[in-house]
Amino acid sequence: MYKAPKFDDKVTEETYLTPFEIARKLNCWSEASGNRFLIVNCLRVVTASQLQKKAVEICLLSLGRNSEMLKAADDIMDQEDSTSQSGEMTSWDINDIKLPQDVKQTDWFQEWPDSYVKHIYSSDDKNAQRHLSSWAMRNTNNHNSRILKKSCLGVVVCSNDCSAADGRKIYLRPAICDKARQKQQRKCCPNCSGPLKLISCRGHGGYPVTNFWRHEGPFIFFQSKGAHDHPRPETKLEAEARRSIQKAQTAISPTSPRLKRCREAESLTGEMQSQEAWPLLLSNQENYISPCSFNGHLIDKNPQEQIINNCLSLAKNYGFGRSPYLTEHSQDIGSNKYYEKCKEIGSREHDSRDLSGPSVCNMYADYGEPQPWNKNTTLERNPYTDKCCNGSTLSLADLHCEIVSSQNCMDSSIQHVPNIPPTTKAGYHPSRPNPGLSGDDFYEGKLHVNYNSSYIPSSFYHLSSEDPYLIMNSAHHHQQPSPLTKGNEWDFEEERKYLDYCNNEMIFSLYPLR
DNA sequence: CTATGCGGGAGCG
DNA sequence: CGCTCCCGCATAG
Ligand SMILES: [Zn+2]
Ligand SMILES: [Zn+2]
Repeated sequence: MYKAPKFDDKVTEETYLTPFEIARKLNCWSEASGNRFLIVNCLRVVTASQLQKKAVEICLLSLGRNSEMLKAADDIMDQEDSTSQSGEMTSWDINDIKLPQDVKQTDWFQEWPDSYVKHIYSSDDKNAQRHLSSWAMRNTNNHNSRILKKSCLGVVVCSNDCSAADGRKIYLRPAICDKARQKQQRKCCPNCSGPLKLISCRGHGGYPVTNFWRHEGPFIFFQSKGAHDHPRPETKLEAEARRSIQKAQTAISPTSPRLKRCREAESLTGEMQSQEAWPLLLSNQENYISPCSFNGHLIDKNPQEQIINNCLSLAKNYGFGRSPYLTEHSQDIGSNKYYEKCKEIGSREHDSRDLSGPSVCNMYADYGEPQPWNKNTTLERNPYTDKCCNGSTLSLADLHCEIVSSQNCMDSSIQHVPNIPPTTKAGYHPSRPNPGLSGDDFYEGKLHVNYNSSYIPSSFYHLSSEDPYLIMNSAHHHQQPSPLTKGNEWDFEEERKYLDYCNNEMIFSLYPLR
């Protein structure tokens, strides 16, 4: 079963590790996820608490080796240094009576915030406005209307621990609504029809990881407590897409309620196997990591064409979807009342039950006491890395992004999509995107007329992430030879060149060894 | 129906 | 007190 890795306390931000040292440190995580990874290149290491996550996420940064990508990595470094130097930026706590007013730069929305991180988003960021996360977070009552608290529901797995044909595990997104979650647990595994099981999150002292949101002036402050000790669930969009597919399928072939429950789930799996590209039911980690998906092939040839081809075949089979969020909101920057703010912007709210971890973010909070981990957010504050780390795995969305862009749709949220390598530097600017554009529309699953006059969701995280790596990475999900492998052989010479070339860059690459 | 939020209130150390 | 957790209520999509 999944087991969270433990790292030496010695690993600090100043620690530099060799690729093999990192590989060793990642070992437990790698095994747990069912794959083995080798870090190809790591010239700079992050903090211990970030190592696990970053090593995985940062692999997305280094998916390319061309000069453009390295340049981007350069910029990341620069940005990182500047943020880390202004230590003040992370000196706040969500409970502070006064939060920083002089925020020089806000963060890009984080889809998978983990460990003890903080972010300052612009109040124009729609994802932040809606307190979204790809973790299954539910509202929890902290008796404090100024600080919204959410706690993690964990992940739904197959109790048979079955694997799909390609070896990936089933990681479903727990329904946020209590009632829906109970119902969900009565359903069958989409892969083997076995019973499903909810793995609860115990990442925060045995309690679920908690997230806190606080609207303050032109900013939205975010703070996370605890490190998830379970695999990532489907993203919200993946889950929604799956649901709508199920709905459509059951409409086509109605059966008895009981059979239907299983058939609903199975239907997708069948598709998945034949299609070989449908990631929705699969582990995010696997997709996420499959940096394999980044290979010279994809880059050197015509990535767009491939992506679009994938898209088209997906669209044929799943030529529909739905629009999770369509509303646009502007926000009054003057007010600082979280409660009223949310009502003003009309952020949809509901959740259900409560469940949370130890914290002081409630009405009894003792404002102003600093937390020991306050110093540990250097990397997290970097828009570059943020963007790069956004890219989980929503391939359907990604693919569709490509389709849309190729069709020159004039959707604001599409503006940045064309950053497919080779690309210009334009998409890498660290400052926030224009309000209302790109970055704010991650979750704006606007509908676009697609080929075959069908609909599939578009404009997801990656639209605004402006990250070509991510887009490329999502183009396919199968493990393929990495740029540094020849067949199954590791190309050390190539690696050495690479290492030399990227000297002093913060670049990691993970490649499955299989 | 499900996702989100709100907030009363029980229970625990 | 400080906090977690359960429950019902309400709203939006
Ligand atoms: Zn199963
Ligand atoms: Zn969790």
